[in-house]
Amino acid sequence: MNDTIEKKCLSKGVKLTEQRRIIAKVISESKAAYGESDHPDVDELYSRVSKIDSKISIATVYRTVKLFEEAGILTKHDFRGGKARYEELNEGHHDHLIDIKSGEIIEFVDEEIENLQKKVAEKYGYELVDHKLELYGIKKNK
Amino acid sequence: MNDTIEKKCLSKGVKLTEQRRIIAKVISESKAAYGESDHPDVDELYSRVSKIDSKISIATVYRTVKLFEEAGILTKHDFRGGKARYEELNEGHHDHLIDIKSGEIIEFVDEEIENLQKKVAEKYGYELVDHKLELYGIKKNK
DNA sequence: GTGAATGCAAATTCTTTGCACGAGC
DNA sequence: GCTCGTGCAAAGAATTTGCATTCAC
Repeated sequence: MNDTIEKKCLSKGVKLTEQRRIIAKVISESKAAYGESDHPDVDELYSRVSKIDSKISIATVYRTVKLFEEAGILTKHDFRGGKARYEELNEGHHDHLIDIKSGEIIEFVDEEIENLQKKVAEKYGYELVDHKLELYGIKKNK
Repeated sequence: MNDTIEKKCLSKGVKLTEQRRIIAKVISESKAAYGESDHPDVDELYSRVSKIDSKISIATVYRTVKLFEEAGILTKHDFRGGKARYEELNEGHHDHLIDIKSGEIIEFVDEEIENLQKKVAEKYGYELVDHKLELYGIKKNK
């Protein structure tokens, strides 16, 4: 169901270059290779990309990531810690539960919360177009 | 019920200086003077503070804001837009609904959402210690 | 070919820091 | 006098940008 990033680019008129293809590949493989809690920042993407083609510059990674974000291919997260982190955007929206000790990130969906958010927005006369929910927690020792 | 920032400093052992007093004053007056949607960034605080005492440096504003944050007097928000924005922390916790066109910020509380968040965290074996919820919406024309 | 994409380095923006001076106890 | 806070300017980190070159179509 989820198209590859390459396909998404085609359908959105985003030109593909060799660099962009490599960056796309790295992003697509992110969770498969590094686990579900992988939400790399630009530095991290740059270093993964560099292993494939060391000539790609970090400026290109920044530009590509921004381009993909604008095309709706990626989402940017501003979790605590200063750097923007990215994740491929697929039709399944989800929120994040972040372990404040280990940094581990768990993705979850809760329909009920989603609906309540819509209701809150409506209550104030708004149409909800987006939202951000991050839970910060500590693992219970049992 | 809400102590002044000065009182909070005293009770938390934060030393008060003339500069900190002025910064505290500006923060306390923030919503009264600029409306509920006022969540100033450091630049904005600096410029308000400068009007009272033009000798205060922006470094002091940064240091004070961080100090107050660590003392639990302020919260820092990383809304979209890159700069950290601050708000006095009073016992009433709330989340934010942000108008993506005007930038206006509406504060709200929804107990039901809060409870569901706790439940979600627990479902994954976590104790919820903090969260961030931001809704982004467009005003309905009616 | 032509306009867009890239690499590089320099520039920006936000934030932090080193250091000497100054204020408060 | 000692400690800590402040101002200033310089340093850092993250991100963007100008420009000449290269690439995709």
